[in-house]
Amino acid sequence: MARVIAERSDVVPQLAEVFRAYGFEGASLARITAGTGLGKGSIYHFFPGGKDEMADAVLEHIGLWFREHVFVPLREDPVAAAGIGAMFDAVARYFLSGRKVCLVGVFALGGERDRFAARVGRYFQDWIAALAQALERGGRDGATALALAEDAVGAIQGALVLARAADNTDVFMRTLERWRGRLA
Amino acid sequence: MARVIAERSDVVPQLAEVFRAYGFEGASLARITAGTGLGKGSIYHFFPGGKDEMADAVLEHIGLWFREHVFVPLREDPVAAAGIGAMFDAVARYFLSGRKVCLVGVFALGGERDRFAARVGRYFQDWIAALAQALERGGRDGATALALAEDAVGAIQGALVLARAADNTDVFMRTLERWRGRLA
DNA sequence: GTCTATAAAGCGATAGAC
DNA sequence: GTCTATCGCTTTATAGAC
Repeated sequence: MARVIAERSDVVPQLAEVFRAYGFEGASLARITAGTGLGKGSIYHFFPGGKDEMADAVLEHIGLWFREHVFVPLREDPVAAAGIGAMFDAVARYFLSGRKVCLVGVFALGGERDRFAARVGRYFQDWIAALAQALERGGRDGATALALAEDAVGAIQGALVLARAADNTDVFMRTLERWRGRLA
Repeated sequence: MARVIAERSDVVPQLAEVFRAYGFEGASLARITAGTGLGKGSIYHFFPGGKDEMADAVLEHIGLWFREHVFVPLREDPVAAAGIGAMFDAVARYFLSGRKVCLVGVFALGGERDRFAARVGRYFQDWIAALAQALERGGRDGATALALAEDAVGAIQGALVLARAADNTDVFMRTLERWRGRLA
Protein backbone atom coordinates (compact mmCIF):
# COMPACT_ATOMS: atom_id res chain seq x y z
CA MET A 1 0.00 0.00 0.00
CA ALA A 2 1.37 3.36 -1.05
CA ARG A 3 1.64 5.97 1.61
CA VAL A 4 2.85 9.52 1.71
CA ILE A 5 5.60 10.46 4.13
CA ALA A 6 5.02 13.95 5.47
CA GLU A 7 7.54 16.62 6.35
CA ARG A 8 7.24 19.17 9.09
CA SER A 9 7.05 21.99 6.58
CA ASP A 10 4.06 20.36 4.86
CA VAL A 11 2.12 20.29 8.09
CA VAL A 12 2.58 23.92 9.15
CA PRO A 13 0.14 25.50 6.64
CA GLN A 14 -2.48 22.90 7.53
CA LEU A 15 -1.99 23.63 11.21
CA ALA A 16 -2.41 27.32 10.45
CA GLU A 17 -5.86 26.66 9.01
CA VAL A 18 -6.91 24.66 12.06
CA PHE A 19 -5.76 27.40 14.46
CA ARG A 20 -7.43 30.03 12.31
CA ALA A 21 -10.72 28.15 12.24
CA TYR A 22 -10.94 27.26 15.94
CA GLY A 23 -8.47 29.47 17.83
CA PHE A 24 -5.69 28.14 20.00
CA GLU A 25 -7.83 26.63 22.74
CA GLY A 26 -10.38 25.35 20.26
CA ALA A 27 -7.76 23.62 18.14
CA SER A 28 -7.97 20.22 19.81
CA LEU A 29 -5.69 17.35 18.89
CA ALA A 30 -8.72 15.66 17.37
CA ARG A 31 -9.25 18.64 15.03
CA ILE A 32 -5.54 18.85 14.35
CA THR A 33 -5.29 15.22 13.30
CA ALA A 34 -8.39 15.65 11.16
CA GLY A 35 -7.03 18.82 9.55
CA THR A 36 -3.59 17.42 8.83
CA GLY A 37 -4.56 13.84 8.07
CA LEU A 38 -1.84 12.66 10.45
CA GLY A 39 -2.11 10.62 13.64
CA LYS A 40 -1.12 11.97 17.02
CA GLY A 41 2.09 10.00 16.86
CA SER A 42 3.24 11.78 13.73
CA ILE A 43 2.19 15.18 15.04
CA TYR A 44 4.14 14.73 18.26
CA HIS A 45 7.07 13.42 16.28
CA PHE A 46 7.26 16.77 14.45
CA PHE A 47 6.28 18.92 17.42
CA PRO A 48 7.43 17.29 20.66
CA GLY A 49 6.53 20.49 22.49
CA GLY A 50 2.83 19.96 21.70
CA LYS A 51 0.40 22.69 20.74
CA ASP A 52 2.69 25.48 21.89
CA GLU A 53 5.37 24.39 19.47
CA MET A 54 2.79 23.97 16.69
CA ALA A 55 1.42 27.46 17.18
CA ASP A 56 4.91 28.87 17.35
CA ALA A 57 5.81 27.24 14.05
CA VAL A 58 2.64 28.63 12.48
CA LEU A 59 3.39 32.15 13.70
CA GLU A 60 6.93 31.90 12.37
CA HIS A 61 5.60 30.74 9.02
CA ILE A 62 3.18 33.66 8.84
CA GLY A 63 5.96 36.07 9.82
CA LEU A 64 8.16 34.81 7.02
CA TRP A 65 5.39 35.14 4.46
CA PHE A 66 4.70 38.74 5.43
CA ARG A 67 8.39 39.58 5.51
CA GLU A 68 8.78 38.31 1.97
CA HIS A 69 5.57 39.57 0.39
CA VAL A 70 4.87 42.73 2.38
CA PHE A 71 7.72 44.11 4.48
CA VAL A 72 10.52 43.67 1.94
CA PRO A 73 8.59 45.29 -0.95
CA LEU A 74 7.67 48.16 1.38
CA ARG A 75 11.27 48.69 2.42
CA GLU A 76 13.05 48.00 -0.83
CA ASP A 77 10.91 48.83 -3.82
CA PRO A 78 12.73 51.76 -5.44
CA VAL A 79 9.34 53.37 -6.06
CA ALA A 80 7.78 53.71 -2.60
CA ALA A 81 4.25 53.96 -3.98
CA ALA A 82 4.73 50.68 -5.83
CA GLY A 83 5.77 48.95 -2.60
CA ILE A 84 2.64 50.27 -0.90
CA GLY A 85 0.51 49.08 -3.81
CA ALA A 86 2.14 45.65 -3.52
CA MET A 87 1.23 45.59 0.16
CA PHE A 88 -2.47 46.10 -0.54
CA ASP A 89 -2.41 43.48 -3.28
CA ALA A 90 -0.65 40.96 -1.05
CA VAL A 91 -2.99 41.63 1.86
CA ALA A 92 -6.12 41.22 -0.25
CA ARG A 93 -4.72 37.98 -1.62
CA TYR A 94 -3.52 36.63 1.73
CA PHE A 95 -6.77 37.22 3.59
CA LEU A 96 -8.77 35.95 0.60
CA SER A 97 -10.45 39.34 0.30
CA GLY A 98 -11.59 39.14 3.93
CA ARG A 99 -12.79 35.55 4.10
CA LYS A 100 -9.71 34.53 6.06
CA VAL A 101 -9.00 36.03 9.46
CA CYS A 102 -5.61 37.21 10.78
CA LEU A 103 -4.30 34.55 13.15
CA VAL A 104 -1.85 36.99 14.73
CA GLY A 105 -4.77 39.29 15.47
CA VAL A 106 -6.76 36.42 16.97
CA PHE A 107 -3.82 35.52 19.20
CA ALA A 108 -3.32 39.17 20.14
CA LEU A 109 -6.90 39.48 21.40
CA GLY A 110 -7.07 36.11 23.11
CA GLY A 111 -5.48 34.58 26.17
CA GLU A 112 -2.68 33.36 23.90
CA ARG A 113 -1.15 36.81 23.72
CA ASP A 114 1.16 36.38 26.69
CA ARG A 115 2.38 33.00 25.56
CA PHE A 116 3.31 34.28 22.10
CA ALA A 117 3.92 37.91 23.03
CA ALA A 118 7.25 38.21 21.23
CA ARG A 119 6.08 37.02 17.83
CA VAL A 120 2.71 38.79 18.02
CA GLY A 121 4.29 42.08 19.03
CA ARG A 122 7.00 41.93 16.40
CA TYR A 123 4.60 41.16 13.56
CA PHE A 124 2.66 44.41 13.92
CA GLN A 125 5.69 46.44 14.94
CA ASP A 126 7.60 45.37 11.81
CA TRP A 127 4.60 45.97 9.58
CA ILE A 128 3.98 49.49 10.89
CA ALA A 129 7.68 50.35 10.73
CA ALA A 130 8.04 49.12 7.14
CA LEU A 131 4.95 51.00 5.99
CA ALA A 132 5.99 54.19 7.79
CA GLN A 133 9.39 54.03 6.16
CA ALA A 134 7.82 53.66 2.70
CA LEU A 135 5.49 56.60 3.35
CA GLU A 136 8.44 58.70 4.43
CA ARG A 137 10.36 57.77 1.32
CA GLY A 138 7.23 58.80 -0.58
CA GLY A 139 7.59 62.30 0.77
CA ARG A 140 5.68 62.49 4.05
CA ASP A 141 7.26 63.81 7.19
CA GLY A 142 8.14 61.29 9.87
CA ALA A 143 5.27 61.94 12.28
CA THR A 144 2.61 61.86 9.55
CA ALA A 145 4.09 58.69 8.06
CA LEU A 146 4.02 56.89 11.40
CA ALA A 147 0.48 57.98 12.20
CA LEU A 148 -0.77 56.92 8.77
CA ALA A 149 1.03 53.58 8.99
CA GLU A 150 -0.47 52.87 12.40
CA ASP A 151 -3.92 53.81 11.14
CA ALA A 152 -3.65 51.71 7.98
CA VAL A 153 -2.42 48.55 9.69
CA GLY A 154 -5.04 48.97 12.41
CA ALA A 155 -7.71 49.58 9.78
CA ILE A 156 -6.85 46.28 8.07
CA GLN A 157 -7.21 44.40 11.34
CA GLY A 158 -10.42 46.19 12.19
CA ALA A 159 -11.86 45.53 8.77
CA LEU A 160 -11.20 41.81 9.22
CA VAL A 161 -13.20 41.96 12.46
CA LEU A 162 -16.08 43.77 10.75
CA ALA A 163 -16.02 41.47 7.73
CA ARG A 164 -16.23 38.37 9.87
CA ALA A 165 -18.83 39.90 12.17
CA ALA A 166 -21.08 40.73 9.23
CA ASP A 167 -20.11 37.57 7.35
CA ASN A 168 -19.57 39.81 4.35
CA THR A 169 -16.22 40.50 2.73
CA ASP A 170 -17.30 43.72 1.02
CA VAL A 171 -16.47 45.87 4.04
CA PHE A 172 -12.92 44.51 3.97
CA MET A 173 -12.36 45.31 0.31
CA ARG A 174 -13.98 48.75 0.63
CA THR A 175 -11.66 49.57 3.54
CA LEU A 176 -8.63 48.40 1.60
CA GLU A 177 -9.51 50.59 -1.37
CA ARG A 178 -10.18 53.66 0.75
CA TRP A 179 -6.80 53.30 2.47
CA ARG A 180 -5.08 52.67 -0.84
CA GLY A 181 -6.38 56.06 -1.82
CA ARG A 182 -5.43 57.79 1.41
CA LEU A 183 -1.85 56.53 1.23
CA ALA A 184 -1.39 57.30 -2.46
CA MET B 1 -21.77 32.71 59.19
CA ALA B 2 -22.80 35.62 57.00
CA ARG B 3 -23.10 34.96 53.35
CA VAL B 4 -24.04 37.01 50.34
CA ILE B 5 -26.85 35.84 48.10
CA ALA B 6 -26.07 36.64 44.49
CA GLU B 7 -28.40 37.70 41.71
CA ARG B 8 -28.08 36.84 38.06
CA SER B 9 -27.44 40.46 37.18
CA ASP B 10 -24.49 40.61 39.60
CA VAL B 11 -22.83 37.68 37.90
CA VAL B 12 -23.01 38.90 34.30
CA PRO B 13 -20.24 41.56 34.52
CA GLN B 14 -17.96 39.06 36.25
CA LEU B 15 -18.65 36.52 33.54
CA ALA B 16 -17.82 39.17 30.98
CA GLU B 17 -14.36 39.58 32.47
CA VAL B 18 -13.75 35.83 32.42
CA PHE B 19 -14.79 35.54 28.76
CA ARG B 20 -12.74 38.60 27.89
CA ALA B 21 -9.63 37.20 29.59
CA TYR B 22 -9.79 33.64 28.23
CA GLY B 23 -12.14 33.63 25.24
CA PHE B 24 -15.19 31.40 25.00
CA GLU B 25 -13.38 28.07 24.79
CA GLY B 26 -10.80 29.12 27.35
CA ALA B 27 -13.43 30.16 29.87
CA SER B 28 -13.66 26.84 31.70
CA LEU B 29 -16.13 26.23 34.49
CA ALA B 30 -13.18 26.22 36.87
CA ARG B 31 -12.20 29.74 35.75
CA ILE B 32 -15.82 30.84 35.80
CA THR B 33 -16.36 29.68 39.38
CA ALA B 34 -13.07 31.31 40.39
CA GLY B 35 -13.97 34.57 38.65
CA THR B 36 -17.48 34.76 40.05
CA GLY B 37 -16.80 33.26 43.48
CA LEU B 38 -19.81 30.98 42.97
CA GLY B 39 -19.97 27.20 42.82
CA LYS B 40 -21.08 25.31 39.74
CA GLY B 41 -24.44 24.73 41.34
CA SER B 42 -25.17 28.43 41.62
CA ILE B 43 -23.91 29.16 38.15
CA TYR B 44 -26.13 26.52 36.61
CA HIS B 45 -29.03 27.74 38.70
CA PHE B 46 -28.74 31.13 36.97
CA PHE B 47 -27.78 29.79 33.56
CA PRO B 48 -29.35 26.37 33.03
CA GLY B 49 -28.26 26.55 29.40
CA GLY B 50 -24.61 26.45 30.42
CA LYS B 51 -21.83 28.44 28.82
CA ASP B 52 -23.89 29.34 25.78
CA GLU B 53 -26.48 31.04 27.93
CA MET B 54 -23.76 32.77 29.96
CA ALA B 55 -22.08 34.17 26.87
CA ASP B 56 -25.42 35.23 25.46
CA ALA B 57 -26.25 37.13 28.64
CA VAL B 58 -22.86 38.83 28.52
CA LEU B 59 -23.33 39.88 24.89
CA GLU B 60 -26.77 41.23 25.68
CA HIS B 61 -25.37 43.19 28.61
CA ILE B 62 -22.66 44.70 26.41
CA GLY B 63 -25.23 45.52 23.74
CA LEU B 64 -27.39 47.37 26.25
CA TRP B 65 -24.44 49.37 27.56
CA PHE B 66 -23.46 50.51 24.10
CA ARG B 67 -27.02 51.31 23.17
CA GLU B 68 -27.36 53.57 26.18
CA HIS B 69 -23.94 55.21 26.19
CA VAL B 70 -23.03 55.25 22.51
CA PHE B 71 -25.84 54.62 20.04
CA VAL B 72 -28.52 56.75 21.69
CA PRO B 73 -26.26 59.83 22.08
CA LEU B 74 -25.19 59.43 18.46
CA ARG B 75 -28.77 59.26 17.24
CA GLU B 76 -30.43 61.72 19.55
CA ASP B 77 -28.04 64.43 20.67
CA PRO B 78 -29.43 67.59 19.07
CA VAL B 79 -25.86 68.63 18.28
CA ALA B 80 -24.49 65.81 16.13
CA ALA B 81 -20.87 66.70 16.91
CA ALA B 82 -21.59 66.44 20.63
CA GLY B 83 -22.99 62.92 20.16
CA ILE B 84 -19.86 61.92 18.29
CA GLY B 85 -17.68 63.41 21.03
CA ALA B 86 -19.68 61.45 23.60
CA MET B 87 -19.01 58.28 21.61
CA PHE B 88 -15.23 58.75 21.79
CA ASP B 89 -15.41 59.54 25.50
CA ALA B 90 -17.56 56.48 26.22
CA VAL B 91 -15.33 54.20 24.13
CA ALA B 92 -12.14 55.38 25.85
CA ARG B 93 -13.79 54.83 29.20
CA TYR B 94 -15.32 51.46 28.36
CA PHE B 95 -12.14 49.91 26.99
CA LEU B 96 -10.11 51.44 29.83
CA SER B 97 -8.07 53.41 27.32
CA GLY B 98 -7.19 50.20 25.47
CA ARG B 99 -6.39 47.92 28.39
CA LYS B 100 -9.66 46.06 27.94
CA VAL B 101 -10.40 44.19 24.74
CA CYS B 102 -13.71 44.12 22.85
CA LEU B 103 -15.43 40.83 23.62
CA VAL B 104 -17.69 41.16 20.60
CA GLY B 105 -14.58 41.52 18.44
CA VAL B 106 -13.02 38.46 20.07
CA PHE B 107 -16.16 36.45 19.36
CA ALA B 108 -16.32 37.78 15.80
CA LEU B 109 -12.81 36.53 15.03
CA GLY B 110 -13.11 33.22 16.86
CA GLY B 111 -15.00 30.02 16.25
CA GLU B 112 -17.81 31.46 18.40
CA ARG B 113 -18.94 33.75 15.61
CA ASP B 114 -21.49 31.34 14.13
CA ARG B 115 -23.01 30.51 17.50
CA PHE B 116 -23.56 34.18 18.36
CA ALA B 117 -23.81 35.52 14.81
CA ALA B 118 -26.99 37.51 15.43
CA ARG B 119 -25.74 39.52 18.40
CA VAL B 120 -22.23 39.98 17.00
CA GLY B 121 -23.50 41.15 13.64
CA ARG B 122 -26.06 43.52 15.11
CA TYR B 123 -23.58 45.19 17.48
CA PHE B 124 -21.34 46.49 14.70
CA GLN B 125 -24.19 47.11 12.30
CA ASP B 126 -26.01 49.29 14.84
CA TRP B 127 -22.83 51.13 15.77
CA ILE B 128 -21.94 51.95 12.17
CA ALA B 129 -25.50 52.97 11.34
CA ALA B 130 -25.79 55.27 14.38
CA LEU B 131 -22.46 56.94 13.65
CA ALA B 132 -23.25 57.34 9.95
CA GLN B 133 -26.57 58.97 10.82
CA ALA B 134 -24.84 61.42 13.17
CA LEU B 135 -22.25 62.28 10.51
CA GLU B 136 -25.02 62.90 8.01
CA ARG B 137 -26.86 65.13 10.44
CA GLY B 138 -23.52 66.93 10.82
CA GLY B 139 -23.58 67.83 7.15
CA ARG B 140 -21.87 65.03 5.24
CA ASP B 141 -23.48 63.35 2.28
CA GLY B 142 -24.79 59.83 2.82
CA ALA B 143 -22.01 57.92 1.07
CA THR B 144 -19.22 59.81 2.82
CA ALA B 145 -20.93 59.44 6.19
CA LEU B 146 -21.24 55.67 5.78
CA ALA B 147 -17.64 55.26 4.63
CA LEU B 148 -16.32 57.33 7.52
CA ALA B 149 -18.47 55.48 10.04
CA GLU B 150 -17.26 52.13 8.77
CA ASP B 151 -13.65 53.31 8.91
CA ALA B 152 -13.96 54.76 12.40
CA VAL B 153 -15.62 51.71 13.96
CA GLY B 154 -13.12 49.43 12.23
CA ALA B 155 -10.26 51.65 13.38
CA ILE B 156 -11.36 51.31 17.00
CA GLN B 157 -11.42 47.53 16.71
CA GLY B 158 -8.07 47.48 14.94
CA ALA B 159 -6.51 49.78 17.51
CA LEU B 160 -7.59 47.39 20.27
CA VAL B 161 -5.77 44.60 18.43
CA LEU B 162 -2.63 46.71 18.07
CA ALA B 163 -2.76 47.90 21.68
CA ARG B 164 -3.01 44.39 23.03
CA ALA B 165 -0.38 43.07 20.61
CA ALA B 166 2.11 45.72 21.73
CA ASP B 167 0.90 45.62 25.34
CA ASN B 168 0.78 49.38 25.15
CA THR B 169 -2.38 51.46 25.31
CA ASP B 170 -0.89 54.56 23.69
CA VAL B 171 -1.63 53.36 20.17
CA PHE B 172 -5.31 53.04 21.12
CA MET B 173 -5.58 56.55 22.51
CA ARG B 174 -3.63 58.04 19.59
CA THR B 175 -6.00 56.35 17.13
CA LEU B 176 -9.03 57.61 19.02
CA GLU B 177 -7.73 61.19 18.95
CA ARG B 178 -6.87 61.08 15.26
CA TRP B 179 -10.35 59.83 14.41
CA ARG B 180 -11.95 62.37 16.70
CA GLY B 181 -10.21 64.96 14.54
CA ARG B 182 -11.18 63.36 11.23
CA LEU B 183 -14.86 63.17 12.17
CA ALA B 184 -15.03 66.70 13.60
C1' DG C 1 7.72 8.30 10.22
C1' DT C 2 3.31 6.31 11.34
C1' DC C 3 0.07 4.09 13.97
C1' DT C 4 -2.89 2.28 18.11
C1' DA C 5 -3.51 1.88 22.92
C1' DT C 6 -3.54 4.03 27.02
C1' DA C 7 -2.80 7.08 30.95
C1' DA C 8 -3.98 11.03 33.77
C1' DA C 9 -6.18 15.22 34.02
C1' DG C 10 -9.70 18.49 32.90
C1' DC C 11 -13.98 19.34 30.72
C1' DG C 12 -19.22 20.60 30.84
C1' DA C 13 -23.08 19.27 33.06
C1' DT C 14 -26.27 16.95 36.58
C1' DA C 15 -28.16 15.22 41.12
C1' DG C 16 -29.36 15.84 45.45
C1' DA C 17 -28.51 17.40 50.26
C1' DC C 18 -28.92 21.57 52.82
C1' DG D 1 -29.60 29.88 46.28
C1' DT D 2 -25.57 27.30 47.41
C1' DC D 3 -22.77 23.54 47.89
C1' DT D 4 -20.28 18.85 47.11
C1' DA D 5 -20.05 14.61 44.80
C1' DT D 6 -20.18 12.47 40.75
C1' DC D 7 -21.07 11.09 35.80
C1' DG D 8 -19.43 10.46 31.17
C1' DC D 9 -16.75 12.42 27.87
C1' DT D 10 -12.78 14.84 25.81
C1' DT D 11 -8.51 16.64 26.50
C1' DT D 12 -3.19 16.60 26.02
C1' DA D 13 0.46 13.72 26.04
C1' DT D 14 3.16 9.31 26.23
C1' DA D 15 4.60 4.39 25.14
C1' DG D 16 5.66 1.07 22.25
C1' DA D 17 4.77 -1.90 18.10
C1' DC D 18 5.61 -1.70 13.25
